[in-house]
Amino acid sequence: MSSALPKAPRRGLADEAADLVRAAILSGHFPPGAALREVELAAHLDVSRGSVREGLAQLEREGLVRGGWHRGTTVIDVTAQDVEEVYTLRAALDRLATTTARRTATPEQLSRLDQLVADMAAEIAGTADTRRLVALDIAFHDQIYTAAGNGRLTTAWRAIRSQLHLFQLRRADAGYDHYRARVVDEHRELAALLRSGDRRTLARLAEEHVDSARRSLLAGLPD
Amino acid sequence: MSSALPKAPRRGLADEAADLVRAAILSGHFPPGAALREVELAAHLDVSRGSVREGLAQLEREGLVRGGWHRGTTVIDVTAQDVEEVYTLRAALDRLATTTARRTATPEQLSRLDQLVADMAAEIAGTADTRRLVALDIAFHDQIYTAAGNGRLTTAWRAIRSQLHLFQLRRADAGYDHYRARVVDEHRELAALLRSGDRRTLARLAEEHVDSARRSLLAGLPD
DNA sequence: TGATGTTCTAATGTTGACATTGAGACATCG
DNA sequence: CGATGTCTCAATGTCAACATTAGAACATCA
Repeated sequence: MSSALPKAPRRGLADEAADLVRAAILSGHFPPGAALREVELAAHLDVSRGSVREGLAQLEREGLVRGGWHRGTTVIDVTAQDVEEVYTLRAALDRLATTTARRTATPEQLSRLDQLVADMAAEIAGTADTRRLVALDIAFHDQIYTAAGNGRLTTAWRAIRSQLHLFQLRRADAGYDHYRARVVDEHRELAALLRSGDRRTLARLAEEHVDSARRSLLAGLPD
Repeated sequence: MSSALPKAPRRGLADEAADLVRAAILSGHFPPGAALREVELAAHLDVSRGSVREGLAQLEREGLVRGGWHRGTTVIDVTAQDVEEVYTLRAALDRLATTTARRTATPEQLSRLDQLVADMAAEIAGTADTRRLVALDIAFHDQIYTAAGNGRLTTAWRAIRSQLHLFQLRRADAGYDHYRARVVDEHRELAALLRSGDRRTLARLAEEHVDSARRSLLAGLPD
């Protein structure tokens, strides 16, 4: 159905622990600034501290948590500078990803982008579940990075992806009208230009897409 | 002398193990494709397997080694695609780093760039130790990323820095004339434009600087 | 009283032992 | 003889006990 047996890679407990903790952070169970104690998590997840430790190291690579020598691990908090840094870097990465994908994307991959835009539109027209809308937004960009086919670029994207997810969800708590009003159109335009746009126009749009998101987010933040 | 006690952070054994293994890889002790066995390293470094394991995970973040479920860790190979990926991403990162540093760099940081260029020139005129020349090249770009002051951007740079180091050293074994002929001038021009260039010219030069390196490296590689 | 030194403790850092697995050697069958 | 199944073992994955440390509570002294 979904895909022709790409692989069914058995992963370790560390990966699963990382997935669980990441989900808990994104769901709000661990708010920004919360301390993540290894013993506590190990007991709750029913794995050893070593595995939890390895999983937390993974989340640190993703920038979702911060840790220090003998000082434990805590969820990052969302300062204006953090937002500035992540969105600035993301603009540069997206610029490269979109211009690359413009050359390398297969028809199937482009169709998948259209499908995701359609899903967004349906979500807006329907229940408008903000969490799902944000997930679709990120999935859209995941697909672009996949289509670009540059492993290192995808790794760099993964290193800010979770932070981005956290930022967008955080904003969801405080009014999301502007986002909802533009998210479908902006992504539809991106998908269209990936098919038929010239490189420079696409590069500019990709940067503006991110810049608009950054300004919109910062406007509601300076707390 | 050096700096006014910024900090003397005690690090863990894992970090030291990572440093040692990284140095061993870059020195050629572990050639591309070599297997890094945890027990072996643990015995040789006189630390536990756990610490070695954590250190190897760190090197994996840097892209210097690859690992899989129950399949051990090996030094990455240097294929044409690897070079293509790393240099393409680096061009995008450097573009952002230089244009940002143009706004944020302090006079002291700019002076340090000049100093590094002078060191390169001295090295060329003198013994022309290739390893040291490559180290200066990378230190130059380290300084630019530091001056840009974007933590996430610096993290993304670190994720390809060691690979880049490995690539450049690998090429050093097979003729380095073109590199030696241009490295000083190119970096001097970059330093100059960081002081007085306009944004667009600087962005273009930063990309060309990397693109030139990539082509030069790929030319001598397809083995 | 405020600054400095000390003690205590909860949490992380580190380790060696045990469990599991992947890949090749070997045997078996068509 | 080639393909397939089984076995073996070295290497990794996991775990629980022990060692170390950062920070806070407390005591001490000018």
